Amino acid sequence: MKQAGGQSHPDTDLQPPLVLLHNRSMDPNVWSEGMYSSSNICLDGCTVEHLSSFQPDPVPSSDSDASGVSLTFHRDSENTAMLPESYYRGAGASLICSSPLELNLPRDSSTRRHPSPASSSCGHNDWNLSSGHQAKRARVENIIKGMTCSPDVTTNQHEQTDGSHESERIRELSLHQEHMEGSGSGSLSHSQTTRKQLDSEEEKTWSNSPNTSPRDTFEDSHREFESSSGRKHQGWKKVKLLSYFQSRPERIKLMADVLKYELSRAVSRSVDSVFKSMQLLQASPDNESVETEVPLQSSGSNEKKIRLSFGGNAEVQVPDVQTEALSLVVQKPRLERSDKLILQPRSRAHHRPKPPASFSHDPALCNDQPSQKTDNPARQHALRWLRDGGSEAGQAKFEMFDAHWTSVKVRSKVNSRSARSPLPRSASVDPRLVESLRFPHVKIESDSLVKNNLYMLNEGLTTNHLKKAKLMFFYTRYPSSLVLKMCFHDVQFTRCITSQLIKWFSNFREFYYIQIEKFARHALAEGVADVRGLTVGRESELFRSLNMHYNKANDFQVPDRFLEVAEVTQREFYIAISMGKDRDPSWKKAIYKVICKLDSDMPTEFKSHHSG
DNA sequence: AGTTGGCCTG
DNA sequence: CAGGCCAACT
Repeated sequence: MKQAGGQSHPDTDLQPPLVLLHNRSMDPNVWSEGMYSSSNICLDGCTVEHLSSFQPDPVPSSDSDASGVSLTFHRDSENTAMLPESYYRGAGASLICSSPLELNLPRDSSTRRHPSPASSSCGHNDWNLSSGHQAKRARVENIIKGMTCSPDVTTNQHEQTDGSHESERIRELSLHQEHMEGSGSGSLSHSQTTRKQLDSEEEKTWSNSPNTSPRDTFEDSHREFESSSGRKHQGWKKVKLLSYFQSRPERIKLMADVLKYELSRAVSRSVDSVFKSMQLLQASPDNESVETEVPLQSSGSNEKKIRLSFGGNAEVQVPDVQTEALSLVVQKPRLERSDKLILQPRSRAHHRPKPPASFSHDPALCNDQPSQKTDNPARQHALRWLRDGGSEAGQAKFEMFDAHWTSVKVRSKVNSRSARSPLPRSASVDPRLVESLRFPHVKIESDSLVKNNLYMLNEGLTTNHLKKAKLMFFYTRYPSSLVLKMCFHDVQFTRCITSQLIKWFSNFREFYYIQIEKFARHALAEGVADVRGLTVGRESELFRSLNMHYNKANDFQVPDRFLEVAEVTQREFYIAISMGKDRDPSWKKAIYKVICKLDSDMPTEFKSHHSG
């Protein structure tokens, strides 16, 4: 028997939450469903026999004397048992109940409680860190910001509300947390410097004759490769390589096929992008042919442009995109140079016409990864070959490949790519391909090899995405798909990616609940008789355990709100276990219903699009 | 049929 | 953390 199942949010089958709040300064006969900005909240007139928990929420100090606490009660017929007063008191709300019998609380003044500092310090205070935390905060922000690559996408933090879940509705009722001060503008000095370097390199490398034959340019490429990278990789001797290719034409063909395909795909993407730009620009509908310069990222800091002719006279500059795919063929292990260039594509965005939004949503059009910036003779050859017209037959052939490519189910696994280049871009080269090039005696079927390479396309989430997801867990245990898409805007969302992110949070929850259940049982075993003894502070063992899992580097200031949620969770488990509810196979479901309501809004830092 | 949450397992 | 499986839901 399962604990719980179903697609719905854990609270979807819950009755509408009962939110009855009263501001004592107001007419006691006036009740409202919603929030009041009062630090003294009376609970009166509500049928508390259905109450199982409450949610104290801080109220942003939009006005100076608003220091209220909101209470969210929900009905839960399974939890009609009397809960200890301390359970409610412990979370720090001011609570006066006029139904002492139902709530099992005395009605005298002793039941009046005042908000605890902890409960009123969550949310908007989370980011107001002391100066001692600024360094940590900066590092965490770097983690978050470093994963963004779409500077032109604007995000409204309120877009996340889908209204489909009750918890969402409750969050809407809650006053918005005051978020961190406006995001700082990133420094452009690095990007400017990088741009200068690139511009100079660009001039240098774009000087090859356009009339060179593919074969010649291919060998030229090898010479360039040798001159640029051979310093550290003498093992790949040019003579040996060339003689190898000359002796094994079928391998040349194989390599050429790979190159052609990748080029076809890359150019196809560029063309699509340009056409999208043209559609947006619509500057002049005449049919004059224009040349569009498509800068191609290649050869380390080098950059080249492909001139494409289109109808119309708009000139569109397309962000660096395509040629990284060529690095599939020969990946140079020398990566240190590229480290300086990791931020380059995004940096250059500051100096270029802003691409259409469609660009920025395409992960393939975002920043490069180091290995894709290496000097690659095959790539350079291919670029020249393509620039010079290429092979139409090959184009047709690889259009076929492209069709196949798009049908390939993209595997999405956590990729350990650079933190600053989180975007999945291209397949990794099949080691067998490299080996086949280096050791020609190894026979490999070219078709299967190429096909296999297609399947190795590894568009997915990076370890930094995982880190970010874990930090997000401090705010929301049950993120909606919309929130995920907003917070991982640099990821091209597919069903697979979405499922993976959902799976991550499922795993996070699993660990979370297991840990808390363990500590709750431990407290029971140790004879803790009162839930008041179950607090979760930053020094508590439970928090250390959770923090170690979600914030291993301990460089993120965990919001107080998370501690409160953990405390509530632990008390829910404690109470449920102490009441023997764990005999019911689905006893945790009721707890999940409670906890899913305690999600907070995601800070804007997790959703913002930083380009610095 | 597709999606999602939870449980179990490796 | 991911895969498999199942249940619950649309």
